[in-house]
Amino acid sequence: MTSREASGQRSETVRRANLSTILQELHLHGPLSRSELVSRTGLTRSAIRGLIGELASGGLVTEERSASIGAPGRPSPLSRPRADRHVVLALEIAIDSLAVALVGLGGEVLELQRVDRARGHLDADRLVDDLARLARPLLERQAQRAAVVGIGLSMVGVVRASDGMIRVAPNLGWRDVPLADVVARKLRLDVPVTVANDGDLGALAEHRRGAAIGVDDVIYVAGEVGVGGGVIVAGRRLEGAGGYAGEIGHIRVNPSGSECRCGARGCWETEVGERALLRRAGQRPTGGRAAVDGVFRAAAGGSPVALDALTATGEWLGTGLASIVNVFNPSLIVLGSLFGRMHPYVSAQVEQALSSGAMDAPGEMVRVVPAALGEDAPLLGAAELAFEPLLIDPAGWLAPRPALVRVAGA
Amino acid sequence: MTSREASGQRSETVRRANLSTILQELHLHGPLSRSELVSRTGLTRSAIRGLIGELASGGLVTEERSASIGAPGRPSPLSRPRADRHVVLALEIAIDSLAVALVGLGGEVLELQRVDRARGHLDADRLVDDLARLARPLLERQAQRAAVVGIGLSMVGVVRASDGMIRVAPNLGWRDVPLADVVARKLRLDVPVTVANDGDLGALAEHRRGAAIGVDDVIYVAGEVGVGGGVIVAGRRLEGAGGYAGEIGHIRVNPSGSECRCGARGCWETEVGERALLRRAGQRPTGGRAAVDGVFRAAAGGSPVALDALTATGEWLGTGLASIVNVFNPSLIVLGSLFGRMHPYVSAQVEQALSSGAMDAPGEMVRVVPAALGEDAPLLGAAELAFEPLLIDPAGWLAPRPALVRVAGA
DNA sequence: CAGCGTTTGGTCAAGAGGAACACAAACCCG
DNA sequence: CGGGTTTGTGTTCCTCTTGACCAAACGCTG
Repeated sequence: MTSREASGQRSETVRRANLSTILQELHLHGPLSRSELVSRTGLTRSAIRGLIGELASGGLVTEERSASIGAPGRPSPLSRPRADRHVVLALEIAIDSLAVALVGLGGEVLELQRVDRARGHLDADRLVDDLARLARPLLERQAQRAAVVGIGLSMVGVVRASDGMIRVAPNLGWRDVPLADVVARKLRLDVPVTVANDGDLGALAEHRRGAAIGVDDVIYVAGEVGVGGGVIVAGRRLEGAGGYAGEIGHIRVNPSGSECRCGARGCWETEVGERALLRRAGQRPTGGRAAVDGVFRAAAGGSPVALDALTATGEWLGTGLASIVNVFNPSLIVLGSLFGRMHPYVSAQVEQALSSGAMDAPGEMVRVVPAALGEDAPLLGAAELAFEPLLIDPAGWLAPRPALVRVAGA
Repeated sequence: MTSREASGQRSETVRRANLSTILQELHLHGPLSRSELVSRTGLTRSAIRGLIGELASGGLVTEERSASIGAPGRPSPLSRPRADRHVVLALEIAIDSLAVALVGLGGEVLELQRVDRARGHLDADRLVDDLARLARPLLERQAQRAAVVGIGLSMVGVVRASDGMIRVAPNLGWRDVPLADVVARKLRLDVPVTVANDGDLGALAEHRRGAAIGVDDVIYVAGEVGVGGGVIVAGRRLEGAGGYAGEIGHIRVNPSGSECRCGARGCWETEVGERALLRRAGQRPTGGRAAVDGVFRAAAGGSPVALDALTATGEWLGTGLASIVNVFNPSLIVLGSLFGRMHPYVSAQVEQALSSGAMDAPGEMVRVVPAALGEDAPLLGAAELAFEPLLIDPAGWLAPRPALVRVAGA
């Protein structure tokens, strides 16, 4: 029961909902036979037939002879989402890199390009120009045959969901930058531009395509300098009232801790972020990715300082996770980016901190795993975000209804 | 988009969904005219007519002549949920009291009784016997004409949602008590028994009937000795994988803090709970409700010790809330029970801590208000919980379909 | 107080969409 | 090669909502 949109089901909505259900199944689970769709959706064969037919004639799916061997009975044709006709442009502004990708319906990554960028403050116009330069050739190669249905952008920063305004991005020195508008202006594709936080999108991607497939209550924790995250609640992204939810790097775990870039004192980020790790390892906190890799190499080589630094960081990681477990009662915690790489060294500390710091009931049922998608998770999440309108209402992207000609009087 | 239950819309579901929508509107917003329902649901007058008619003939709503004066046009009849035909039994095991209530459809509290109980450990069988003794006369008075559709129970403790098992209840010394089963066995009503945590139910009640009506992203914080809470995300209760979500009293805010009853160190509860307040006020921490009232009286009388204790507690309250705001980005925080009474004394500290401790973007958009329902909030939430099945599928409670007799061949 | 405009209810035919059923097709297996 | 099984195809039926038309009930106005 929800209080929002207590809207009635009109007869026209039914078909939309069913088209959406089927397209989502295909987009998420890949090619499925018609009979699999029947059992997954609970609809009848007749209904599936009609709906698949509509999706096929609209260019969203193809049907092909099934290659199923060994199954008795008449083979069921395989429905496959068409990655070549409807694509999204996914963009990412990360701390060390920029990335663009074209992703087809069904999640197939058609092209992906990532370039390093130096850390530091940079103008939004310049960054988006760089992204546009990267995206242009991809679009030109694909745009002949495929329709771009949307642009999704993953951003390291606090993003207002309603209009894609970057409220603050400490890594870039931004405050109140209307990033979605900038992208729309520079890319001139005349499709919706949706911007979201990289942590939220990483969570979305891991939930759809990564380590958290099929799990409905998930916490994703990632970060380099800043610690971000995303939360999946009952299978849905936790957005909050303004889209700012999921800033789990800024729970306050240590009132006597150091000042955080957000202005508060003792945020979790100050204890588990890249700088904390480097500081504990005796490195310059601003050493960046190269220095962090050095710590991992040293730890792999048995360096006590590096190992101690990782252990201490792991303990703080577990402490914060314990709070999060008590609040959300997730069944899965996915550790991404820095924490994913850290996982082999700190899993014992994390488990220990969870069992001592979280309450028994929620603590017993949570698993902690490293992310499956690596550094591309936010980019893939941006693609998923951009596909959302198409998946929610495929009818809008179908060719005009094929006017079922009937013989008059028949 | 959700991953769970990607189930197709069957033509029979439509009517169920629409009946549910209308009944929910009536249950939540009270009597509505048919034309108001038209505009709220987006359904047509014809559809509303049919649906209301079905609900009326099933005894769930009544239609009466509208008393609307001054409106032009034909008056629209008022549909009113019938509180006298379908009721739920709400039960509450609180730290200082037991309560029972009969609540009718639409949320009307028909009868409510609360009795004090001494704090301390007590057997589940004994407590439920007490509840049953309280409930018996209420049931006997109402049961002649009304059908009891469910039993909801609010419990101070960690509750497994699936089966109403109390995993732990420090106030009562319980571990793994199958409370729902005990209630079902003792009350013998042969209706579903649903048990949930008092904080979660307080949140539900404030969202439906209290300070958070119409707000979709809400944090409810309440507690006496233990600090609990409940979260409303996008208009829905946050449950988590096992139903344990919302234990916000056990976020860890102070690694050098004192040991919490949950076994961890430095939980928020140890800094903002009743015992912390009493300790700071120079009282015996186990003084209970009477001692707390004493502190409030002293503060009202200007006692510096009491005021300082409240100020310090308020600062910790705000610190924890800042973390929660960063994680959830709610638009409203509702302070219940102890914190509701504390609110006048600590609102300045809370605001201060929120503006310094929470990030700007989510911090700007959150309001903090005291609860509207007082100590009965969890009890009323239990009633709402028990109504849930009826509201989700009213068809099950309607009289058997009136078998639309058609003249054969017509 | 009668007439008018307005709003809403009542009724019924039409349309849309899924369900149910019977039949045909395509595969496996012996 | 024939039986069994599974699934697609096509038709009919049923349910539910819509839309249109008319009637009813109210306020307003002269």
